[in-house]
Amino acid sequence: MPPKATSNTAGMTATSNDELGSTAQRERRKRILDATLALAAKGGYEAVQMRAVAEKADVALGTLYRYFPSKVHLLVAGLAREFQRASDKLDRAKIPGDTPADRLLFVIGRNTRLMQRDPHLTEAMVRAFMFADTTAAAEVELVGKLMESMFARAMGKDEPTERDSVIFHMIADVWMANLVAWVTRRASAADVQHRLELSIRLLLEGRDGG
Amino acid sequence: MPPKATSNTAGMTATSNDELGSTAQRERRKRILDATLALAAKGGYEAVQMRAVAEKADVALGTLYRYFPSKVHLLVAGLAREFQRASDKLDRAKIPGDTPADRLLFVIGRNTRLMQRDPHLTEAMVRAFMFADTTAAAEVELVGKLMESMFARAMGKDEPTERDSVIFHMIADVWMANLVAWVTRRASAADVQHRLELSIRLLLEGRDGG
DNA sequence: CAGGCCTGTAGAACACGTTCTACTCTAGCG
DNA sequence: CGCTAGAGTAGAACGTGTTCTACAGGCCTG
Repeated sequence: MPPKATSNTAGMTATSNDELGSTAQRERRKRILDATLALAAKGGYEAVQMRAVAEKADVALGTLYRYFPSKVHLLVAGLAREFQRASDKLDRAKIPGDTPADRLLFVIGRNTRLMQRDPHLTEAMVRAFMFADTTAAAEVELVGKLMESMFARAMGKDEPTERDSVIFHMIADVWMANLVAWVTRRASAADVQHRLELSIRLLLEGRDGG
Repeated sequence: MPPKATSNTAGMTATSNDELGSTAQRERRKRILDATLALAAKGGYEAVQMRAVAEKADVALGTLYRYFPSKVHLLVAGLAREFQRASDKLDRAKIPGDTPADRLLFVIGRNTRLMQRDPHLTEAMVRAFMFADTTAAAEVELVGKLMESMFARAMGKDEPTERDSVIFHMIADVWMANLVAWVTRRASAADVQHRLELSIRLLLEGRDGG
């Protein structure tokens, strides 16, 4: 029974995403995620070994499992944190582009390039995301929500319609699928870029970009 | 070093897809895949245990690994066989629908419903497909090719252009992503249906279906 | 026919995710 | 202050994917 994640409708203080538990607990959680991402960045999914994470985060294995009930939860939570950071950074920057589609393309392109700079980390997080089972559905859903709100902000739609949501969802699907293909070397960075551009233009503007 | 799979350029006899090895070997391979899918249908991804597959297929564990180097290879090969069958069946039926998009929607919708009738099997195959790493890239690619050719046939495009291919790829991505969401209960069957319809119309016709 | 190679078998062994056990520490409460 | 519940720790134990070892049968070739 995970703590239902965010309900950030009213603008509370919102120091960060999760303000549960004592200071020591928040720090432990942070150390765990830091250790996870560090290991992932170095060796990808298989290098994120629970014993190694526990040791690096300086917690016992049992504690690690108290915080994150599985390796997949751990990595998806890491992905969520990374998206949260990217999203926060986005709020402080102006997004270039003449049309909503251009701006969305800019945001997705930038994040894609960012992720491609850290192939192992991306591999670990994306594969965990796709492999997640029902027990991690809430965490996966959270990541989806983060993507959607990032897209909405990029396009200047403060409150997307139902239809907008569906389209955002599809764009997120295409994005993730392309990252998976890139991570498994079935698609080059150029392929990814090309497909993202085409699909965003078709989905948002109903016309071809080139 | 797997046997490089297909190179079906010239139209040889082509009894089936893989004509490698002796009769006994082909039968062993079939027994293994049958056992895999049977176990998957009963209990999903986690029920496909290598020892159980070996026992059910009446081969030694080492033999199982000689045929399929990992659980993921095994399940993705199973998915490929299922798609191959669906594709073959498609060849013998006439596809209803007035427009190419309608026909594609029909084909994808039918296959989706077929897969949804066997939730455990679908869960096992789809999760393996998404989790596959670089070592299984060839098998994943094969599944992609099968989907693409199924789409092309549905739309009556005997030789799709480069652009067609990219769009097919995107549709396949959206399809698979929706199956993943359905499998993890993040999306209902109706959600899946709705999203597939909308995305296909937007991608193929550049307009909204409703 | 003998030798060697390939495939298959049986089963031990190993690696890593996950769970369990026994203990310690600490915060809060009587 | 002493006690208890909960959180953390160390480490054993377990399950399953994967690998390894030792052996048997069959087939080709000399």
